[in-house]
Amino acid sequence: MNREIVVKEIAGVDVLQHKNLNMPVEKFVKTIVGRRIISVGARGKWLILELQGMQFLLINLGMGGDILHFNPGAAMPEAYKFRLRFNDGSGFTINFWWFGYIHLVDSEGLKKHKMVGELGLSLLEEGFTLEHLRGLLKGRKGNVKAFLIDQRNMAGIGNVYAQDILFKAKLHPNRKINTLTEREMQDLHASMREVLAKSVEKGGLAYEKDFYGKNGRFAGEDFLVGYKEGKPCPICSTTIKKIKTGSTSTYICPKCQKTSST
Amino acid sequence: MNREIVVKEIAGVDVLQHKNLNMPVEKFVKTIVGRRIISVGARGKWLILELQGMQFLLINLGMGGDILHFNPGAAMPEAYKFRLRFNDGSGFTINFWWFGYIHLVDSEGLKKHKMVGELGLSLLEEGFTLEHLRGLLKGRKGNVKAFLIDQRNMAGIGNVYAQDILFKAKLHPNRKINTLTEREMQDLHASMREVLAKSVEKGGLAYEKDFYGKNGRFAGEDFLVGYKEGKPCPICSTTIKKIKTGSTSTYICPKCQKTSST
DNA sequence: TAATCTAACAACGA
DNA sequence: CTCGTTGTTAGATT
Repeated sequence: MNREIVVKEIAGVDVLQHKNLNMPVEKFVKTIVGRRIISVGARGKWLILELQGMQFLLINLGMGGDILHFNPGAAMPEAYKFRLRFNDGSGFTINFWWFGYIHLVDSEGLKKHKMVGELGLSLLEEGFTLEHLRGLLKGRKGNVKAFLIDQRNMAGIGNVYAQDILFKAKLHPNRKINTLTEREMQDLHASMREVLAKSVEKGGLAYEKDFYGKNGRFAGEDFLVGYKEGKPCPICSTTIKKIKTGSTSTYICPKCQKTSST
Repeated sequence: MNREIVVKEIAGVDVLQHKNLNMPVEKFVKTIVGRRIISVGARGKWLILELQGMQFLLINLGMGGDILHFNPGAAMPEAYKFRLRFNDGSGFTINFWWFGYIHLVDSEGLKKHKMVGELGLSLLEEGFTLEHLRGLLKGRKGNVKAFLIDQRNMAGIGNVYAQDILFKAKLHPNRKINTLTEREMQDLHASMREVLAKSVEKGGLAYEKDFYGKNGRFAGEDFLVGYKEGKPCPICSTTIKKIKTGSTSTYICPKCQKTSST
């Protein structure tokens, strides 16, 4: 996206679902049109477009969706909830499988933003060292999985990635944080980065599309236990089970991932 | 207290438990000494002493305790965590059975105070009409009892009073708010005010002392079902049971107070 | 299947 | 007999 849309000037936007926005449609349109894109960045599951005049467009695809580029005169993607056109005729659409966020904020609003403002460090950033993770875990008492997918602790782990991160670290999702050994924290840290790096390397999940509509290649065969209910564990061949953990589900190997310590 | 301490000037304070305060002891002492008491008021379970220069002393006895007056030269109460002396030699002590708050704030701090600032209307105030209660209940879905004892909704109902309020209104503590009929809301409103008014009339609970050390007269024989486990219901003679409701206990008549609607 | 908010609820500690 | 904090859960959302 950086290559494709930076510097371009916004000519117009179409909002098909006003509830995606954090303000009335008119105000949104008035504020955004005429500004140029300064930079494109990401924090966890949020995409951040910096606009001229210290305005920021924050996008989160929620349960899933796509952001697709279109060239001047070329065919538009069929389905979308939001469309943005630049003054050269190119642009992009955003579609949500269910719901998502398209929020416009100034720099003050960015700091105070309920979700983006409270994000933890992204997993693959330099600063996300073992020491940093140790510091986050210190003094906590909840379940490991709830901790991992809470974006305020660290940004980037969703339910899909949590599956194999836990399996690789041999941790039960409901393992209590304050019972983790030093060795287990090391394994957890390594697993987190390995699983995410692998997905990035493969261009994301297979059901996700990139800016040009190309699907990722991180697919079912790359998962170790995630979504493999009834299949054998790749390590010990025990049958993989699906369990309820809080409001999400987790696929585990009941033998490799026990709740009790070590 | 209004009669006894208003206008007097604070000569000194002794803080025996610094955790009761919201600031370091020295700062507290320095701010408070030399000021006069302007007025004494109450909001729910909080006592509010207004001092000269827009300072406020907020006192909450927590699980219980007493505030006792002493005359110049007279014997002090034996046990206390806090003592305040006026320049005429009189004063008062505060004792907590377990834990309590003695917070000093300015008018800005009063508005922003975590507990006092968010208190709902006091039960016996003029404005606490049936319409007001109806408005508070509107759109809620939780249990009636949790609602009643949450001081942000209305100030003044503790676990003791909640017992008979619910019994008189024939409501089970876990009755869902959104299933209450108009009639039940009327009964609830009346019961709340009756139970509180009765206690005020009797000078408070029997295990509580007033400013002069005199105990209240609202005692066990005035309770209808509260703390009467195993005794017969005064209406239908069914045996009163003690049940767990959230983090508190409630004494109910299983026949008069059913969970289901009407 | 996926992500997040909110309200309600529970356990713990001061 | 009280309260804040933290964590957990169910329900809701487009």
